[in-house]
Amino acid sequence: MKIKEKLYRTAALLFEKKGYPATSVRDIAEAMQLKPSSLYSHIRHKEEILISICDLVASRFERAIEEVLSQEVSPLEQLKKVIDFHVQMAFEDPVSITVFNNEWRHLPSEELSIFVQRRKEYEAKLSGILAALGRSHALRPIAHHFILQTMLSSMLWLHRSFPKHAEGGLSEIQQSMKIFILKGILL
Amino acid sequence: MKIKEKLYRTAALLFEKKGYPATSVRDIAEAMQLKPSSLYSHIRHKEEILISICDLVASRFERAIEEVLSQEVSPLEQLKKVIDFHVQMAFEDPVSITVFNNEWRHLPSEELSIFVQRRKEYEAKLSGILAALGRSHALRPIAHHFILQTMLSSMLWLHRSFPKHAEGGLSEIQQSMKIFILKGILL
DNA sequence: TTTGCGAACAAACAATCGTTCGTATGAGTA
DNA sequence: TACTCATACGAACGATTGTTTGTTCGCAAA
Repeated sequence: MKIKEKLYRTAALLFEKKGYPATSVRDIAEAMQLKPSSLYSHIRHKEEILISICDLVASRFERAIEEVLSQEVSPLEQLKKVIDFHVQMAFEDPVSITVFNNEWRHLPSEELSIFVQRRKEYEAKLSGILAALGRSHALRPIAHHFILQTMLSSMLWLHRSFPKHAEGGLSEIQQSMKIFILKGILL
Repeated sequence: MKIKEKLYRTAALLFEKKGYPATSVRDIAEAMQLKPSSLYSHIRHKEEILISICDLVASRFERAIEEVLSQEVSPLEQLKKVIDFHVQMAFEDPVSITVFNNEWRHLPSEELSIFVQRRKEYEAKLSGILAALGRSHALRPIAHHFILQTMLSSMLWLHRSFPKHAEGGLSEIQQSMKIFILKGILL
């Protein structure tokens, strides 16, 4: 049970550095001090590794937003919780998040379409929060889609260079991010 | 002279869709209705294509910020011009920008270090504008580096889905982006 | 001790990779 | 007409790709 997780973590590190297509099965094997053929005692295809990584990260995001939506607080509080969670994810597991964000297009076509669908649904739920905020006339008159994408995008740099600027700790970054985004979109 | 540009444009389209390592020379040749060996009448290596694309985009950004810095206007006005330019680039040539942003790490090591250096210098100049803004006490008390990265990152989604939301035209997006970023970072 | 099984291995597979070589074509110039 | 030169091509190269096969090792249960 332990070795499979080590395999995923090792592979994720390589995927992060060189990208999925440029990372060979032999690279992964070498990093684990194994011979290439030995990997196939634990996995069926190379693609399986990428699928697992993406699926795991996607599930975490889905669980998080589901929990936020289940809480009966104001849309503004919901949005704050979502931002906190995104920052926290980039803080706790930057490697997986990077792979998730950069390599998803290399999923095999069947899993790719499922993945795109799941992402759409996630964005739809986030969009629902923004819509509720808009109904209370708290939003600037900018297209919802613009706000959604810009908000998500503005947090995407974190996982690339987090450790360097985490001196202040997670909560400080969460605070800064909330200020930046909320001042940007709220009236 | 025309065919080389067509080659770069065709290759960039493939690099955008499948990524540089997953795009074979045979893919590029087929897309140009040529045989693989024929490409080598126009290029020396596959890497040369990526280098040219990245170099071209980098030069455009460098030229733009150089022009902004040469104008004697307030730091705030300079920052506005920079934002406008970034949006404009994503609007005019989303394909090249995507390749530039996603595939630079696959440059051969020598060109890679040059490229990283150029990017550092670009960010340093941008950071200079922010510092000037800070000296006039116009910035929120958030780390400059945080502001810089978040600002750049927030514009990075544009080139991925621009045409769909450009109904309002370039200037409307520029306007929205300026509002979002400036409200987010200014006091 | 015997049996069973997951884990690791060496060797090899067809397929695809980037690239080279020698050659053919065809348009423009002297 | 003869020559040049950029362009395109077929064929092939060694290297690397993901994966399969048959086998061996060591440990745990019976």
